[in-house]
Amino acid sequence: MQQDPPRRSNRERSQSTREKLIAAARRLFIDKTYAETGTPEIVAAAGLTRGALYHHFADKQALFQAVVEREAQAVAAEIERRADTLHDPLEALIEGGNAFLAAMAAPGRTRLLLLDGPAVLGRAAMDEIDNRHGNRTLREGLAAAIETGTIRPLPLEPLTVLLAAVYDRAALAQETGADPQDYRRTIAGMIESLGAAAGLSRRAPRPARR
Amino acid sequence: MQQDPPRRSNRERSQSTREKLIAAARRLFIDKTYAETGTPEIVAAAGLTRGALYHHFADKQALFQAVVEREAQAVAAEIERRADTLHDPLEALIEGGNAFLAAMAAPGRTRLLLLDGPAVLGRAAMDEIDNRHGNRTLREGLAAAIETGTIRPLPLEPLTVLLAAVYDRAALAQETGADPQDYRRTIAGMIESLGAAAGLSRRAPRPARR
DNA sequence: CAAGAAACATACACTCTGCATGTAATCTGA
DNA sequence: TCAGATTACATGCAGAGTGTATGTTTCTTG
Repeated sequence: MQQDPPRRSNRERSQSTREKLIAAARRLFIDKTYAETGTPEIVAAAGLTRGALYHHFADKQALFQAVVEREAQAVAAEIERRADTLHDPLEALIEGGNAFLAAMAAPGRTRLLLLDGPAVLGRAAMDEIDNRHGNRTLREGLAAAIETGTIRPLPLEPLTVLLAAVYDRAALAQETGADPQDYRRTIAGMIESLGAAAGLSRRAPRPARR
Repeated sequence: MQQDPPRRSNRERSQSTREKLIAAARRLFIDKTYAETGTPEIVAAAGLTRGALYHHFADKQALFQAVVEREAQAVAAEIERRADTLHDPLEALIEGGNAFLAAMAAPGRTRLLLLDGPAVLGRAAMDEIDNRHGNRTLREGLAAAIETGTIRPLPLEPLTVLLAAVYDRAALAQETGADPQDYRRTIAGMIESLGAAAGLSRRAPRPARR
């Protein structure tokens, strides 16, 4: 009547408990806030003790960082899944943005990546995470669009950061019940304006696509 | 050798201690973080006790909200001080934006208004504060620019929110050592693009001003 | 000036975090 | 294969912080 422990390797054990901790923490960090979630609650939900937590993570913040890192990676993966079949650079920008907004609609992602993340880990740490996962495709897309003269030539780094901020804000807005289409159209208008203005400093504006 | 208490009215007393609490809290919330600052530390810096704090404020968060509210008001005041002498709507937008960035350069403001504020009080509460103090001038400026055909007609509310996000992000960037001129020029380029694109859907683009 | 209220101080109960210590499971090498 | 070392985890403890209940002083009011 006593099932003995299934003799797992140490690597398996660690991997498994880390997984449980991250999963339990993620759910709680999403349901409540980072500040409102205590480590006793997390380990209880994971079926472990605080000893396990502090063995695998330096502190509560390190666990949070692991959760955030995963979430950023997941968002980036969802975007790149749709970003393959892309032709026109301007259309690629718009479509990539829509994919981002769709990915950020998953419950709790805005809280993790846009609210608690910057506050707890700091803007610098979030920038580092974003540059490692997300923003790269955006930056490359903008670079391509500038190269081909599709949009107005502006400093790449600021443009990337600022446009990312626009999308972040739209992700937050669409969570508070604002009309998503309204925001998507507005962003599209802003980007298309950058395209139309390219004609002023380079050549004639491209004809409308449809 | 004993100077007796100067017989102040109750309103004066309350006003005074509230002031002390907010000032002390502000400094600490700026030097460290909201989470890292304890109420014992705050009241010690203010020369009071925790009893006074919890008499005037519901909890630590309410004190923080008071600090944030003041800061938002201060930023709005600094902007409107420069926003009086404005003629051309597009120039008004650019100049107002520069005034915002200058105001946000005051140490700690980004942390209060852009990092801890949203995380602690929530996006909805920050929106409410922003709409009461800041964003109003931006929204009105954009409305005027759209009315006169200076910039492309886009949904006002989303455009206001997204442009505010752009400025917020620029304020954060200029704090991490990024070249401020680089960001200002990029934002100016984005807004001017909205202006140039206005000609596509309305009438001929306005001539350059200088 | 006495009764009440407001402003503040003190004391307490509770919770959380991080670490130190203890124990069981796994790994290593002779 | 087995004893020692190492890793994975549990338990216990000290410090600190939050919110509230209660006590004390100062002001207000009829």
